[in-house]
Amino acid sequence: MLEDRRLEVLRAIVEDFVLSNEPVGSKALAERHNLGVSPATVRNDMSALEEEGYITQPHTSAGRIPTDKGYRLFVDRLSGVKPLSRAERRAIQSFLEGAVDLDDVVRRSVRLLAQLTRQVAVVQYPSLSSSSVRHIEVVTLGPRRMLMVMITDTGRVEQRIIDSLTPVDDEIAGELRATLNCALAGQRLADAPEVVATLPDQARPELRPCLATMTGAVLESLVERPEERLAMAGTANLTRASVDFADSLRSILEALEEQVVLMKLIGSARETGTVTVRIGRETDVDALRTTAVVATGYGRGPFALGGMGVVGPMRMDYPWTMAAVRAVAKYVGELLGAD
Amino acid sequence: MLEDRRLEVLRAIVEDFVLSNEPVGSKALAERHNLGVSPATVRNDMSALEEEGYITQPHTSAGRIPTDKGYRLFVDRLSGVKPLSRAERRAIQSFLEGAVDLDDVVRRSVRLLAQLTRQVAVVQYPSLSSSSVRHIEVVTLGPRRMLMVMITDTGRVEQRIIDSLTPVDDEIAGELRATLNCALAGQRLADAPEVVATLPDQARPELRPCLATMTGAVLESLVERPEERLAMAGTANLTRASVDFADSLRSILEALEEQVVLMKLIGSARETGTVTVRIGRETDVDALRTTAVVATGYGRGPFALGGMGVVGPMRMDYPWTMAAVRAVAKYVGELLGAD
DNA sequence: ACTTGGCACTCACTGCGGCCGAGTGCCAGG
DNA sequence: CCTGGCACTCGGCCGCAGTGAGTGCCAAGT
Repeated sequence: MLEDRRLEVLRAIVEDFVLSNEPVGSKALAERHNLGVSPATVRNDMSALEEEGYITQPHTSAGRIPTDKGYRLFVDRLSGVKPLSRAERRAIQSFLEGAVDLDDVVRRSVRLLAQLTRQVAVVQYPSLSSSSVRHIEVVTLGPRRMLMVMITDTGRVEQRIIDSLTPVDDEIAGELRATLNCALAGQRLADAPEVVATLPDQARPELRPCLATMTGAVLESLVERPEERLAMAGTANLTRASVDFADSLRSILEALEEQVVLMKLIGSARETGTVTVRIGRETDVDALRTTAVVATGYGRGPFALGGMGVVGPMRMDYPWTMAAVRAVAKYVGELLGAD
Repeated sequence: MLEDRRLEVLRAIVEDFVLSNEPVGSKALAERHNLGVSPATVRNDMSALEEEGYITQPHTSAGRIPTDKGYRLFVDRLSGVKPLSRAERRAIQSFLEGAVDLDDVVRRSVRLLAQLTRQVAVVQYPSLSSSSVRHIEVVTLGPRRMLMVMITDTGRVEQRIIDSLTPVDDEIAGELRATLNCALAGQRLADAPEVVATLPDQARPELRPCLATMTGAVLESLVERPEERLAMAGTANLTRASVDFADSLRSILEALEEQVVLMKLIGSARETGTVTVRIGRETDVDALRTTAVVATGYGRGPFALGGMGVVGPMRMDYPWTMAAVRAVAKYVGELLGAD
């Protein structure tokens, strides 16, 4: 009962602060939210909340603002996920459905997410290792040179030119193609290494060296690729977030240009299957200590194709942002999964 | 003589202002640069320069700052191109030469340019239309479905899946491949439309519908592609440029996310063969009216592969920036042209 | 015809003092 | 445990005067 009201006060503080970006005081709180108690009571609760580290005051005789810990409690226990309106869902769908290829899908989603949430949006390209092979093509380019093209079920196309030690002709290329397709079609790329490893041994002896080169190329170029690509949009939105950001803006932008950092941040949300929120120092990136990251994976089921999310100020409408990220991820997942 | 000194004064103002970012007064000018005249004389010159619109004062009783027109005169007549030091050239080379593929080259150059100039750097991917065809591959994916892969001499690979109206087999694919290669190999893509247009008529009748589909796809996907890709880096550098930027920062970032705008800006410099500078309103982009764009084309000779450049505050070290852009463009051009 | 030193003037910037008011903490009474 | 009252704090907002860099103009010098 007492605990309940305190949490209610915290929620009210977070909600008001997100709206106004100004420290919120006891009087305004008691008025705007019908808490049924007087400002004095609210003050006592606030005192307790501050004691526990959920809120703080920028200076004496100012209102309170939530701390990292306060936001954390808020997203964990005090906020649901605001459902999007029908119109919004429709807008997402119509914005995405005009996409013509994978690149287009990614670019559209990242822009959509940025516009929707008015934050910086980040979308990973579907990672190869969680895609499946749809088709592998092998063609000869010259007497000792071949081109391998791999098409995944997400529409991504990877190609690689391979120099063979032994001469190759169209017949051999066809045989390689058949072998590889037979072994790999439908397989997830993450599983490719094992499948592929045994291939040379099973093949006709005269094909072996060539096949070994080929499988080596497959592994090297498609599996062992630590840095995947990602798209970003809406950096202009960073300037929206109040002035105190101005100082750190530089370092935030710098951090966002570090692909590796972002990949880790977004990627870590990929596996969880839900929308995850990292607040302030939880990001483990010093430059982002004043920001929050809302991210999730997209793509069918347990094997997410990639991650997407937004980076914004801690002072953020979490329920809405989480809903938006989840919705976009869902549609993108369907779009890429269905195809 | 008199004219000469006035120009000298303008140069001094630009140089000092670029360094200090503060309105420069007559006294400091006469001292720091050995103009051999008294502050009073300098004042008269400044008065004249202001009359002619080359400089202006932010408020009465403050020093002068250059106008768009002043910067323009400066780059046109008063500044050479600062040669880079040996060490800097070496640094550029070593930074770029580790690149493994086209994507890597572009990403490395854009980062390099951003770090070097401490501005926002932009690099266009080599445009297809100014590349040449190295090889075209046609393979069947199904009874009515083919994959066309085109490799250009800049290492770019474009692929496209084509649904044929008539059944196709490997034999037909081979024939298509031979026809297309024969017609297009070595051709510049910009010339492709004409070359390709006559192909169906010359072919065997039963091949025609199929070939028509194929050539249609070639044209549609590879030539009529208004928006090419580009890479950007160093947006964090925008925050470096003084505080007055802060207000416009938002709109600048927004403008930079508009691919179309940027392509036009960078692309227009592509053809000229030299480094071009657009100052303030010359950019024709309202949001960029407080910035300057230094850009050039890269790639062999008259047919530039693409453009690259930097966007920064008007208050910029033009000689140095122009030198850096030119140097990076030269190395990238060699790197891609040689291959 | 330029250049120069002198001189009055302008005006952004800074620091100071005082007022205001939102907000707090504490306490005594319900 | 809640509430109204009360004294206190302190950041933000004037208004004010002083300062100094910089200008424009003019009369005198070369």
